[in-house]
Amino acid sequence: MADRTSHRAAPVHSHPDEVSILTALTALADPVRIQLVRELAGSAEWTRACGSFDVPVGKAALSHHFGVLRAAGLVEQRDEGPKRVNRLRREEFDARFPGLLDLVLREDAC
Amino acid sequence: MADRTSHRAAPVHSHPDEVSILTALTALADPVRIQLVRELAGSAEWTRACGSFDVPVGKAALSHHFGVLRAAGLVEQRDEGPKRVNRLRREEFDARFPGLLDLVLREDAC
DNA sequence: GGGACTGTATGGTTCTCATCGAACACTTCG
DNA sequence: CGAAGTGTTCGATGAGAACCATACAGTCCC
Repeated sequence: MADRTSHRAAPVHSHPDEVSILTALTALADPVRIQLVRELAGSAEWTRACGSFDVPVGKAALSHHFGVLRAAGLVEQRDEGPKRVNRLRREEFDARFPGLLDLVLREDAC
Repeated sequence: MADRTSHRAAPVHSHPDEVSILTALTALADPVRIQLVRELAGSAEWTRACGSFDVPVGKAALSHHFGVLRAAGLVEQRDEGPKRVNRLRREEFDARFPGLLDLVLREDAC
């Protein structure tokens, strides 16, 4: 088999098209994940590593939350050296669930 | 004190305007409540009593789910004789969270 | 009044989910 | 190689949600 640059297991992704509305709503019905999505929306793509978010949880819980966001088709991840950088799947997710992401991003309060 | 026609405690409602996005998403992130909202959307207003829904839970749990929907500003209830009839707050909820209700109602699968 | 019907409240069980600490894997750099 | 940095996995814990069975409170009709 072909050798790759990284020997690390690639993160498992779901495309928004294969995601149910229930999964999408469940993923967004959490204050920590809402904050992650919002911060991600305010940054350029592929610029934020997982550990760079200002959330009041340890890194184990943080890793779990990113797993949920990936499974819901909300976030895409790529390994860049020792870091894992993120990208919000705005267009794809909006095509599948029009307006949902806008709603979460538009709100000020929680 | 003034006597009223009903001696039953009126149900506690929340208007969608006082509801946070987190509360709204949490209320909709449940298969039973999604089904309730969908059935309600397919019926005329004030025609469905709480017990008339085809959901696989007992009436105690059902009462709880309607409480959550009321608190999220999704459902309005009124006493009509021994029954408590429901109405989906489509316009009000849509004004507060544009597109969210449409999304839940548009989907076929869960 | 008495009985049937509808929904709520209470108490208790079960289950899921968010969280943490610790151990582990991989990358980079000295 | 060894140390530092980043993120995942595992096991355990705690909080909250969903659920049921039962008891209770109104309403309607005979």
